Amino acid sequence: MEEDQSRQSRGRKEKIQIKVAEGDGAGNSGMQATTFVETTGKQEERELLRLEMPSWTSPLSSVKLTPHSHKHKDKHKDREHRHKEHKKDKEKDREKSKHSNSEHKDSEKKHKEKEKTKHKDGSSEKHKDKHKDRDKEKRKEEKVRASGDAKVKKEKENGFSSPPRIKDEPEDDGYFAPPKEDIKPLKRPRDEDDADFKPKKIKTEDIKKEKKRKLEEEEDGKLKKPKSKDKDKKVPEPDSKKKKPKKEEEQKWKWADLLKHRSHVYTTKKTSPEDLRLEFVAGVRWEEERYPEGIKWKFLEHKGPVFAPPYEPLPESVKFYYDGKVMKLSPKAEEVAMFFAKMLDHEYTTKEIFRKNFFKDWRKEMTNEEKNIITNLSKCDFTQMSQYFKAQSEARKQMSKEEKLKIKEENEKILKEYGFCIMDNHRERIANFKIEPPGLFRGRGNHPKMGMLKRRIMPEDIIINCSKDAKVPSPPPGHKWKEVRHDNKVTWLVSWTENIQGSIKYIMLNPSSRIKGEKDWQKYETARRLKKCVDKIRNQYREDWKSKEMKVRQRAVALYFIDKLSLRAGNEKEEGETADTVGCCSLRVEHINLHPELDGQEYVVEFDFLGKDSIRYYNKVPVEKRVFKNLQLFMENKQPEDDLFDRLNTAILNKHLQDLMEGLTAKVFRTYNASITLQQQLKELTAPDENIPAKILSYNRANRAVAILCNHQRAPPKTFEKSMMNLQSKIDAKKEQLADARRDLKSAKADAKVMKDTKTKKVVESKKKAVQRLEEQLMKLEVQATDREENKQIALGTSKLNYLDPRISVAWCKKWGVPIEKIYNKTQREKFAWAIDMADEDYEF
DNA sequence: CCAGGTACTTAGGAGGCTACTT
DNA sequence: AAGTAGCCTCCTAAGTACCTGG
Repeated sequence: MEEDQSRQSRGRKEKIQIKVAEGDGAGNSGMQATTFVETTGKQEERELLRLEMPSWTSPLSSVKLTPHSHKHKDKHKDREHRHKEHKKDKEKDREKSKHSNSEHKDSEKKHKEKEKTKHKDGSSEKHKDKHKDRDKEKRKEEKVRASGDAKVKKEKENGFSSPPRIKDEPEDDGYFAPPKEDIKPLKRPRDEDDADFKPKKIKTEDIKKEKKRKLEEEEDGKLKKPKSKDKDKKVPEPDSKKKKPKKEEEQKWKWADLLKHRSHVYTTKKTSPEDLRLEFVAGVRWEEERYPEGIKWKFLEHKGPVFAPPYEPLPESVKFYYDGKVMKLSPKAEEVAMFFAKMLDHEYTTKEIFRKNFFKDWRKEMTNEEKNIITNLSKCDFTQMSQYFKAQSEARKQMSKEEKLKIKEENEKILKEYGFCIMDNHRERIANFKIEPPGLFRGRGNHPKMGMLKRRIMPEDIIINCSKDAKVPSPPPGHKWKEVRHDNKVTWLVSWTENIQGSIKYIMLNPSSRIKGEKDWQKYETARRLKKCVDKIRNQYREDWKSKEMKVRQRAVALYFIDKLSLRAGNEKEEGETADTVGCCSLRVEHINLHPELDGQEYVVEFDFLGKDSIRYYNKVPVEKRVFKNLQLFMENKQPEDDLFDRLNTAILNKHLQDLMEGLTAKVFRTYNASITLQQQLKELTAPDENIPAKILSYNRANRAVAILCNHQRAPPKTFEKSMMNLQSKIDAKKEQLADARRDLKSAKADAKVMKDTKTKKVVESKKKAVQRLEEQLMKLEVQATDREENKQIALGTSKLNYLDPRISVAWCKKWGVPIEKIYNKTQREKFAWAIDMADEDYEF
């Protein structure tokens, strides 16, 4: 790894000098050249090979395993290290490149000077504006600082390791593009089926509204406050919930109808009079709810948020010591001290920035007297507080069943009361009705604000949003809301401004709600529309690589990355406010490395950067020659910390995309590529005659291909190795059993041959069955083992929840007779109710 | 065009819960 | 009955996108 990195850095410096031979015209099939054409079992392995990424080894080897209670801490630490290691390497790089400076301040200055001179002469016009430059300098400073305290700890990048079973596979380029359908066109005769769908508010909301609105109002009058008992009386409610008291909540919405009507597709397929009526009502209502421009609802009523429980002061017996002496803290100071004490086990309470931020904010909560005494965090002894906290959580675990049940019931009561709202005649679940409790902020990755005090939110901070004709929730006694507004152009019920970043937080509805589900559906419909014009768009950007305009070229190359690699858009971020992470448009020169030739492939771009949540993206990608040349051009005369696409940002890119297709933005490519990959992989991997567990494995593999594409990672479970071993021994045991059973069967058969009576025959039969059963069990275990092994460091959930058109999965389940519960758990089924309701087995994305 | 602000989606981790094992 | 593994839910941070007003 180390070696690799330094090679990179050397390589980088040389490469920057290379002049681009303009318009060589050799551009060719490109995409095709790098994507999968053959689709055999092998391919799955190649797919996985990408996991190889760099040759990381398991963090297990270096992190001491502590059972149970330390599990999470370690996990966390692991990410820390992933991050740190990454940074560190970069630092090393940079230092090398400027004759290594050990004094931070020094190097900082030099850096600045360098920057200045650079901008005065030469390429100045290439660089954006002062603002940006300023940012860069700041960034540099920060990095230099960071390099200072980067611990010299040998740890693996990302904590990822490659699955052993594919180690012997020939070294791939590590590149994984989603299988593009221009290579292997999907038979898609049904392209037309949702042709009418219009994604944009303007389009969806301007029809028939007047007439319908009148109707709605009538209904509204009756239904205004359909509180529980009231509710069931309303016959025309298309809401079937409550009517059938099944174990799972009956699907609340006639999704299929709703969405059908949303896209102006009317069917006449009606089964029973009941259905007919419902559909009619649904039709009216849904049309009706096609509110004018930007209107999200008509009626909204809720009970307001649930506030965090107040702080309970510590018992007298729990002492805090400063400089060895007992000290009684004021309640406010004590509360904040307790936040710190609770985190004592975490590595980051040892971090400079964390401690600094914490201490500064803590002092703000102290009385003057306390402030005078407590001047040094290192002299604070929180151990008793920490122990008290641990004892408490231990006690909580040890509670009797009754006590636990009581708590559960109380929670349910709160949920019942505050967890739901009424939006347009429906009782909808709220996602996060509890206000975030105070605590110490811990951003992800290397966050400059870690340790800051996240203050307690009071009713006076809260903005309530509801409809004018709704009952306004009452604030807690003795308090009032900051504001009550009636804005039906937004979906949130409650908002407040958080004090760390100054951003606004919202309380919104659960994914199962109409408002979220519909949006979700729209998202996939947009992606499906992209499918129809993606070829055109690809041709377009390939043309643009040749443009005379720098901006256009950059846009085209960035778009190529977004399309091919499903990178995120990469909005600009405010410097020093968040961890230094990037997406496509915000890539910097230091994040890529160009290899004219690498491992037998031409024009390889090596990506290495921290993306969202400071998750590392590392990938080596062969690109088309023209892209490569363009990149060289973009990097000319730039410093590592300069923007790669200095003429581009997400606004420009999205503006362009908007022109190419209505509703198209950068993130649609991620959705599109994810879903199309799933569909394709499912087609390839599903073997018709396999049993259900094997099918599920195939599904998971397809899902995994997507997760890899989207770079959805997780820290390998700390108990992974162990649980794997356990599973293996189970398999071994099963094998033995099976062998025994087979032997029994054999002898039974022999007996039967001799005896020829029914009794022995019966014995043979039962033995046969036993063997069969064991075979199945063994099979199941083996499948489980494979699945788990392959899944070690990949998080499937994120793509499943956010990127994969659920209708693909639903269709697949229907087609192969796999129960939907095997693919989606309860929450997921709720979220995807719309898809379950509307997709049939031949749904095509 | 840009900066600041707002709304909404996407993200990984922590901790709880449950089912299973011993 | 206690221990444990893995799944699930909750939590909230961190993105994207778009709007507005200068």
